[in-house]
Amino acid sequence: MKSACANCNVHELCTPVGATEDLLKRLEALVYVRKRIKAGATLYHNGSEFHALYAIKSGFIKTETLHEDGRAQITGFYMAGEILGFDGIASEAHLCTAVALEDTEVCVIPLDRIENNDNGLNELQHHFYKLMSKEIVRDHTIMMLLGSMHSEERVAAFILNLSHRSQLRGYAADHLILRMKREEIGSYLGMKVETVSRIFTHFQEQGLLEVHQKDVRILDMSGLKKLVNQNSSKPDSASKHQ
Amino acid sequence: MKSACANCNVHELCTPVGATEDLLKRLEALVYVRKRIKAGATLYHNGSEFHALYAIKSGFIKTETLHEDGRAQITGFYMAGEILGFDGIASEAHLCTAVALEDTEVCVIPLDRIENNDNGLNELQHHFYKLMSKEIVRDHTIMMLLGSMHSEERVAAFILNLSHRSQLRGYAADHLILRMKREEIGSYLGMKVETVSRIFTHFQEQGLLEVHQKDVRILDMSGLKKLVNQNSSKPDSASKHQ
DNA sequence: AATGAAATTTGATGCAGGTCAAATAATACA
DNA sequence: TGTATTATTTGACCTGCATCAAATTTCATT
Repeated sequence: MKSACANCNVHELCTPVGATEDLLKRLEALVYVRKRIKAGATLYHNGSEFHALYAIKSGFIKTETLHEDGRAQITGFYMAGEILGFDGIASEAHLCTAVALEDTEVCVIPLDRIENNDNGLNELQHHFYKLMSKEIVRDHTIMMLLGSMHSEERVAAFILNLSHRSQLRGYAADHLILRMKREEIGSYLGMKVETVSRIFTHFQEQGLLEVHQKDVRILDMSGLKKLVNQNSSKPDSASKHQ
Repeated sequence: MKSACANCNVHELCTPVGATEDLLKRLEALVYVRKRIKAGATLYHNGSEFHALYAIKSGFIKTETLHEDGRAQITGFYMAGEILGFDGIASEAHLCTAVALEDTEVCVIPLDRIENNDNGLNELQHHFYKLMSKEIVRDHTIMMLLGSMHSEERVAAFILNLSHRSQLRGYAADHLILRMKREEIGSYLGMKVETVSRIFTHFQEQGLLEVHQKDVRILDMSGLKKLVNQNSSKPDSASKHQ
């Protein structure tokens, strides 16, 4: 109950721009419910009623959308310090399923309380606009990735993204523990497991990564970055013929 | 100046859930600036400072993100009645470029005025949360499309989506005027112009569409829908082996 | 530690869709 | 009204990644 947002690691929520002592105190009053999700369990289901947003205190969650015919697409991976559930606001029902990939603890954020600004949480509202905007930007990045990059570039971008995010959380930038399996990486990046696997192998041969199952060490950060930015263009892409 | 939101066709903005006469009046007080963008001109640029959201009164706009190396990805097409610009909130700068594909008129919506709820626009705030959420959902749909559908399915889904949206605006569901060129469709759907062209031809041969340049008539709606939902699965996709 | 199931890797092969090239519209402009 | 420019279509060919299959490795359960 006494959660003290002030020293919580959930950056996106509890370390907003100019989070004053005061703001954090009022925030605590709103966000006091926690929830634990065991590895493999779901936080919310596709179609289930929207109640709240969730800030991950610890753990790791994937969200996936289902297509009528059974096809699934992973739309996001969320790590400690990130907030998920925004997709549910529009229709008051979640349009994807959130599954914990390891034991996870979340803070429950009832959106209506944030919106109901009798409580002087005006700044917080703007903060939530920003969070949603950020999610939109992230999705556009994935669209770019899926729409106009080769598999190797996608995987490189994926690794760099995870590295960046865990660095933000105070972890080493060059060491990752992948919480998802190869198949899930594939779903997220729009390619088959076999391709993901081959690319990891290839990156190892090139000395870009050192991979031991889920343990990945980045040996050549700039090499990976070069891979992502080099235009060996794929589909469309108004790649200016300089 | 006197725009009368009450009889404006911008559904997303001016016909919110329980838009009372009163609410609309207050809305008008906030949204009074209009802007005209000539075909081919840009509404905002990648990197330009974020000032406002834009509701399209008439016309058509594409948004595209740029990758360092020059590759571009179209992230959205917006028609009359839709709102764009949400991507700019997070970093206070737009992360994509919005280009009018025909002469377009937009209403300028300064977000800070919406947020500043001294003006009793509380309901409106929730409405904006919903709009952003909807954009997120839409992006997830595109991710699904890019990540796990074949080209023909993508094009079919694209046509159906346009049809649906123009129907919402009171136009016939089976007749479309494409405002974008084939290459732009390709960019959006992650495929090359040639492929888009071939698919249009193929759909015509199958009697699904009748295409005369930008004029598209849908001859077999259910045929198109079947195409989208039939799982001839592509990459990943936990397509249950029943 | 042994057994079975799930995940990952590796190899061989095929095809959807990309690439290159050239023909044909459509559109813009003088 | 003709000419240049840009967009679209069509064909021939090739490649990146999917598919299929089978070997390994890892993980869970007893």
